[in-house]
Amino acid sequence: MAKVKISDVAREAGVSLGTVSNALNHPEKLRPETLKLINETISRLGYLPNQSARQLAGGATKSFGLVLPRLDHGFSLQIASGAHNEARKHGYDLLIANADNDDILEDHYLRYFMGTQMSGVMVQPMASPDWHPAMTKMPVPIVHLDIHCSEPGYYVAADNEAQGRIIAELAIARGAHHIVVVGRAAFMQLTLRVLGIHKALALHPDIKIEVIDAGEWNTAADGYGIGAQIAERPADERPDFVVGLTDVLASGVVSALVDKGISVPGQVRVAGCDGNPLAWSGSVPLTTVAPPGYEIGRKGVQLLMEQIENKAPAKIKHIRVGSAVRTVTAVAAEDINRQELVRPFLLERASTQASSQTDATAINLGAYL
Amino acid sequence: MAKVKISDVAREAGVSLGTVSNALNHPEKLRPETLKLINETISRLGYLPNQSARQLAGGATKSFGLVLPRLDHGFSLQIASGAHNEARKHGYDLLIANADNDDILEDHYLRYFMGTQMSGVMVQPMASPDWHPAMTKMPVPIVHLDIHCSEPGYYVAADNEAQGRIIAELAIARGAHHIVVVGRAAFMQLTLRVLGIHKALALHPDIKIEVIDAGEWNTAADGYGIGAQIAERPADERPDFVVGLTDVLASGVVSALVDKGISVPGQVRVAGCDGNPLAWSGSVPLTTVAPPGYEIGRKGVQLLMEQIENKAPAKIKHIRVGSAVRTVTAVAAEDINRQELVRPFLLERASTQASSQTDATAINLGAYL
DNA sequence: GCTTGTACTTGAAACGCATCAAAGGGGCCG
DNA sequence: CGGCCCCTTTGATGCGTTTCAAGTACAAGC
Repeated sequence: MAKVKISDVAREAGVSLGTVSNALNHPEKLRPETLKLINETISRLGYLPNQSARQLAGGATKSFGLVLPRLDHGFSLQIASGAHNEARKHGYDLLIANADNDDILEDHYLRYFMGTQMSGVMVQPMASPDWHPAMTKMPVPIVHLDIHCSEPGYYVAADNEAQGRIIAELAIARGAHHIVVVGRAAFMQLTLRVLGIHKALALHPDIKIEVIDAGEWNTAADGYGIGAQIAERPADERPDFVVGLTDVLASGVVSALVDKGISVPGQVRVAGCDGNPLAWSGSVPLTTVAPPGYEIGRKGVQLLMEQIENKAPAKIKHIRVGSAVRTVTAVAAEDINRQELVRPFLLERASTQASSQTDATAINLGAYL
Repeated sequence: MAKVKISDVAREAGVSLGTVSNALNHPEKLRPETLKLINETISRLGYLPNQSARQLAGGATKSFGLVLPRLDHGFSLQIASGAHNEARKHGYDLLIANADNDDILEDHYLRYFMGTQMSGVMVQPMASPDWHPAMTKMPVPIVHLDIHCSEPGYYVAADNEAQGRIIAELAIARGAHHIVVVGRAAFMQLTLRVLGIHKALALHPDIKIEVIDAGEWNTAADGYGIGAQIAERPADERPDFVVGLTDVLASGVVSALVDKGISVPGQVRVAGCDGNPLAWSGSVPLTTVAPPGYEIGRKGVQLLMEQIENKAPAKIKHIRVGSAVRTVTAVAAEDINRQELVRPFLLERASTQASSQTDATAINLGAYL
């Protein structure tokens, strides 16, 4: 099992070491018959180039690293899918690491990728990346996804404030008088959603708004608890519109309301954020504001490419992409899955319309349902 | 943006190059104050070890590569999840590459990982790995997942033949008289399922069996087409049990039957294979035979570890794990998702009972539903 | 004061490859 | 036949580490 190296191939083929190297990296420089001879020797000997050595000798390879917080979240997968396709389009490899919701691990993989002579690295960070000052003076281009970071950093993110605004406007359009926002704004993203809601409602002082903390983890159970509490209120104190800061929360709320005999959306409308089809387990159709993960992954790679090709800081350092309003049923959720995950280009086509370097817009994907 | 290297740290800290290296790799060899000094210098300078160089100089690093055909398939994610947890348990990193259903890309990433001085590589191959003879004499341990390969190779796979047997026995237990198997046996896995069905039914010559090809890609649409055809048959030529070789096919069949006014499971029972919750879009509860992806990923890493630690071919080279029979509804599918993907240890606990070095068993996860 | 031992530290060698200046070979022209 | 140029091949050099034999400093024991 002794590894065969380039010098073995050279000796065996009766050429020099540099020629074999050329056969691998600059085949056009070789005479066809030499190339053929070398290639045959390579496959006869089962030679595999040592990537570490070639990276060491030759500088960065054409590959990107992507650190995700989890793999089982549809949104992260959309990011991965978009990043993958865009990377391949430019001839780059994409390697993915699963940080498993663990700060330490996230940092670990990030450093790993940095040190592997990757051409660029992307993260969908769990916390704000500002905690680590070294991040900003990294030796390789790095782009943050789905999160806003301080000035020197690059990011591609959905405009969470706009999401809040969109959902508030939705509530207004549906004639809401009393809105309850459910969830703990544990992350920046959620805080911004709340902010967006407040800003949009500032113009409508007649609409009553309440924000209810849902417990540390924003679980479906937390949502259920609050839903139950809402259900038990006298009818005139009950909201007519509930916003879950995440779809998981919203789904909990819906379950509770339905269980307590309150009609959704008859008596109370419920909307969520995330566009997370897996959260919708009931048969009640629900509305969600969905950030375009595929597009975020794609733009992330584009940002990387720009830095690489121009050898200079890109002109555009921050990209905010719009979100889509969707009405989702349990059945339609499957369709979304197929369209976004199995055939992501469908989403791509739709959401590029909503992409913008400056601000977010809402588009309607209703045609898909 | 000039990268700071180990010699810079050494110079800056006033120690030698080897000492800095020791600080990184064998901290116990250093005097505490030296270690502290070096660590401070490292973070002051923002030094990041060059992974390529350390791999080159030091041999394999503690990391595994995993090549998956797609990321958006729940089963692959279960594999990734199981592999990740097991790898971390041993202190190894796991890097994932998405082959995007592309042979060439699969091969590409495989070679990439091989050449990166990974400690081991796993693949969930699209085709039988026998096509590439070089595979068998690879310089690093390699384990195939979810597929059987010829003698010299290592693999962990669900026993697909057993899956067929299980589903046939299910049909028998439900009193089936006429079974239709839907799908093109394009892959080894599917072929084995059909084989298992036939073997189980060999003991029941009174049961009529039909195998219907579903078109090249085994899509839901293919399933729908066949379902429609079945629906239009006169009642006495209609099967009372349909097996989809994949869940996607089965779901297509169900849609067609329901659309044509045939009751499922009243007039026709339908079962699938894969345990793929995303395929179940309807509200009709359906039965599927589910291979334990999480367990497969886990065992794959264990097989790798065994080869690494013993520095010799592992005693056990093939592991077949059992599958579970589940009854799935659209709502329950969500629960499965949560349990298997978000909290995979639940599945782990359940399926280890079914794991065996020798043959497959069926276990019932009904308690989860 | 000398020896022996212990606890750290040093720096040269090697890891496998890409690069590139230089050498080699062959054809063409004068 | 000599000179020139172009196409192809060569091999020494260095990439940033780890490793390890050799070195240093210091303490304890005699």
